[in-house]
Amino acid sequence: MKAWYPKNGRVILHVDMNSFYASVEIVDHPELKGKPLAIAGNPDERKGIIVTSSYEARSKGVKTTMSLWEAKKRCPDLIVKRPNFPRYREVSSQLFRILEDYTPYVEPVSIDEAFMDITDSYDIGSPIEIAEAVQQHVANDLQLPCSIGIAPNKFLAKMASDMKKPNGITILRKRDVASKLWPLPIDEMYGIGIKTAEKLRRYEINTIEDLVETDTMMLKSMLGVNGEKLKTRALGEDPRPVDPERASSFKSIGTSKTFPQDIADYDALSAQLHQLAESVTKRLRRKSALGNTIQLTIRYNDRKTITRRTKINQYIENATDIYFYSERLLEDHWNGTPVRLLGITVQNTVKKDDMTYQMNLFEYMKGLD
DNA sequence: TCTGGGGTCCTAGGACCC
DNA sequence: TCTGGGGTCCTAGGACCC
Repeated sequence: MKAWYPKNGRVILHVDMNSFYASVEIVDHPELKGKPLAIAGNPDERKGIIVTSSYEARSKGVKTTMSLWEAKKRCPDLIVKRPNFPRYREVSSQLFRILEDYTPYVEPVSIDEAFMDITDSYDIGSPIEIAEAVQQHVANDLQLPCSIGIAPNKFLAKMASDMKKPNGITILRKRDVASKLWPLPIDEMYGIGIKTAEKLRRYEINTIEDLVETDTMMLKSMLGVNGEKLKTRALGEDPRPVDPERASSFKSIGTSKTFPQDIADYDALSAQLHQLAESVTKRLRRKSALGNTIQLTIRYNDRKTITRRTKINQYIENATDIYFYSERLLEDHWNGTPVRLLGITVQNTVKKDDMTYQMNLFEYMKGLD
């Protein structure tokens, strides 16, 4: 055993691409380099929001989720591009293939980040050497920057990769948590969003250190079991394994659309539902999956959002069936006021290959009908 | 004339069964 | 006159993340 090898611990890397979509666009269009660039989801300036932006744009106050018109107000020379998801997915799979050169235990978390368990990769090098090699490899092959966190578990690795951007490598050992993690404001902790941060601040819990010092029972009464989990993580504990299978075992597939103008006419809504059903079917087919629960999402013009779902006694994938069940939900639950967004999600999905184990042939054929 | 789209996980209540 | 407790399934919605 080498000197650096932890006696009874794991070594986890979290690899996080820096402003991924914007970085890919700059590789594909080098003339954009050094310019304030933003990727915005919706071409409609009124409803579009910033998905990602280059560091030049960020320095002028452009932030993710900011509306497009506000971003342009802050940065008038902002260059805005629509996202090119097929291209990003392609680069993403190239990235994951690179990571698999270093360990088979690669768990993609999203299109641009992954965990790697390199506990058993010690023959390649020390953790820091592996992280440097990965970063170099990604830079050479893809011309893209990434930040990497090195830690004994997923939570600490994730927090670590956030500490130095772009192109950072950060080691976060358990013995470093008091000095490196605890001083951070509570809302920078992974797993704490706006709502939980607000709740905690009402009790004068403002930093991760404050969280650690709060009585566990008290946290449980405020946040339920999540309170205990957050405290455990803040103390530097997270037993979750790196699971390479996780990403491929999806549980739902959905599509939604925010309309340029709110729709208050039933037939127009129904027509939109047809399109959504077609689009969900396409995506189910691409993944050769079926599902037995249909969920309809309706967002009204005051942004109030309701979801209604129905479980059916067979697995379906085709647009006619999906439309049938979602239209019924619309008919039963739409309150008649203008609609801002409609969405259809197929849940409880299974792969077609797995289906044959779970159903007899008759049921299977019925499901494909 | 603010706030997209794609997901995951968790909770809570009611129905139902034993 | 009164009414336990555990377990599972289903639905709705909240919170969070990228």
